[in-house]
Amino acid sequence: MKKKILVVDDETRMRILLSDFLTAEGYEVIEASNGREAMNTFCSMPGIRLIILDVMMPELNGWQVCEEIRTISDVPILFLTAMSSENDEIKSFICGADEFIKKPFSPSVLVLRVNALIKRIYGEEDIIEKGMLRIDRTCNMVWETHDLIELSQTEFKLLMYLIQNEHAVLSREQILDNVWGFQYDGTDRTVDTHMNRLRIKLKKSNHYIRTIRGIGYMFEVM
Amino acid sequence: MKKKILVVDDETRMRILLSDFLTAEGYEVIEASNGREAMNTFCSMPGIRLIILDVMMPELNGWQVCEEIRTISDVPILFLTAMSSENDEIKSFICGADEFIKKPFSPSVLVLRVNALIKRIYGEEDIIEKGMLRIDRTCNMVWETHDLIELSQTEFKLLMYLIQNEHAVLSREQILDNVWGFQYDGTDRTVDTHMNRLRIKLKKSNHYIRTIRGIGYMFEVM
DNA sequence: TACAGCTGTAACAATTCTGTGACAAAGGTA
DNA sequence: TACCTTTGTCACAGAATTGTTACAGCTGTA
Repeated sequence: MKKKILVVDDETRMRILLSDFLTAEGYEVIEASNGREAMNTFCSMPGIRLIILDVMMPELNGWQVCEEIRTISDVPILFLTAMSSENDEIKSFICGADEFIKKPFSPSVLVLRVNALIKRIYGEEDIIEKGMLRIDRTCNMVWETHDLIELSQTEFKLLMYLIQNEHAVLSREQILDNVWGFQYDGTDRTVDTHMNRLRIKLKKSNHYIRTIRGIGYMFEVM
Repeated sequence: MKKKILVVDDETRMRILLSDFLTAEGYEVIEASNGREAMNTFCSMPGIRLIILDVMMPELNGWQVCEEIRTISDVPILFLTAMSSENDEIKSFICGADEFIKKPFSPSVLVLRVNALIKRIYGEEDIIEKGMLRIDRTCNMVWETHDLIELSQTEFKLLMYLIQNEHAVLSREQILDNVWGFQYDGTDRTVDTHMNRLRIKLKKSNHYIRTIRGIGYMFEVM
């Protein structure tokens, strides 16, 4: 699924410019022409990954919108401003901005910084591909070469932990701590049972999960 | 009804390329190989929603066509040009262009920009089609392959929210906030009940609404 | 008033998930 | 081989989640 970016600017031309470049880069752009509209859109549309916010706007200005957003969300915010005083920059960071770009700016540089920011904040991609497996972290779904595999929450978390530690041998204790949590105090044979269930569901790719006798398990695509 | 796009270029290869990509995207493409033909076609065929115009053409060039079109219509115009000087870009905007793409370009990027331009100019569709569902937002009516489905207000709003967030997993809390409003403070099981009512009414298409156990619901046409 | 449709809630049913124990199978060693 | 350790597999009971239904309150209308 495309990552959504909310662009907030009262100038139509600026919204169009940003929208074009970001859309071409593969983002889904949602536009708002003022602070009030931005707040409404942000609250009603889930999954917005980044807000690009003009400082100078009528009614609510950028800083005010930023403060209001910060009361409900930690979504990354990138400020766009025509002014360039150092105070403004400091003010932006104080009220919770993650980036700050001065107008005029080069659109391609802005795209680069947007990409970098999103990668920095969200880290991994939403879609992970390993061998014949495709995993969508946003909706807990896994496909094995086009076939949807339905995993329970525990199985999904277990698979994610294995994949994130590919090539590493993981003890049952490590797995329990990270998938079940430190407070868990059951048998470590529970891990074996779930590993078995996972292997059954990963029909063709179950050999990715290897047993390391005497130690634990390891995920490896070969 | 499909949206008509007039593609004007003297190179046959280019017309075919554009026509293929835009047709695949669901547009109806009308071709013209020079400025004069473009003017004639535009005047004789009503309902053209966008013109893609090559700048370098024999007889009437793109800018001249654009100026002539602008005397009779505000239809959005997208320029395509092999040249890349900043002056040309400025000249294009002055004579009334809405977009400007330099050759060579990626056809899929062009399609994205065409979609964005049309959406921006004409706004959202009143009629939404998803799989076997047809939804008219102006009168809150829904059809499932010719059969009218009578939904209550809540059910309609719920369906719209699901469709507007297709492919996204929505938690019960998100759904309550957006369909019922933030001030609502009942059980989140209300969502389940309404989801059930919706599924009963969407007889043949109720599998579009998927339960994501432990998380919430997701709308997806497959 | 009577009535019909819509809504939210609670209760119960159905389904799915989870951890555990028991036993089978496999691996390793003397 | 015999023996012990480790892992795989399965069944089951209880927990958690979701589906479904009934019902009471509410609204607007005839």
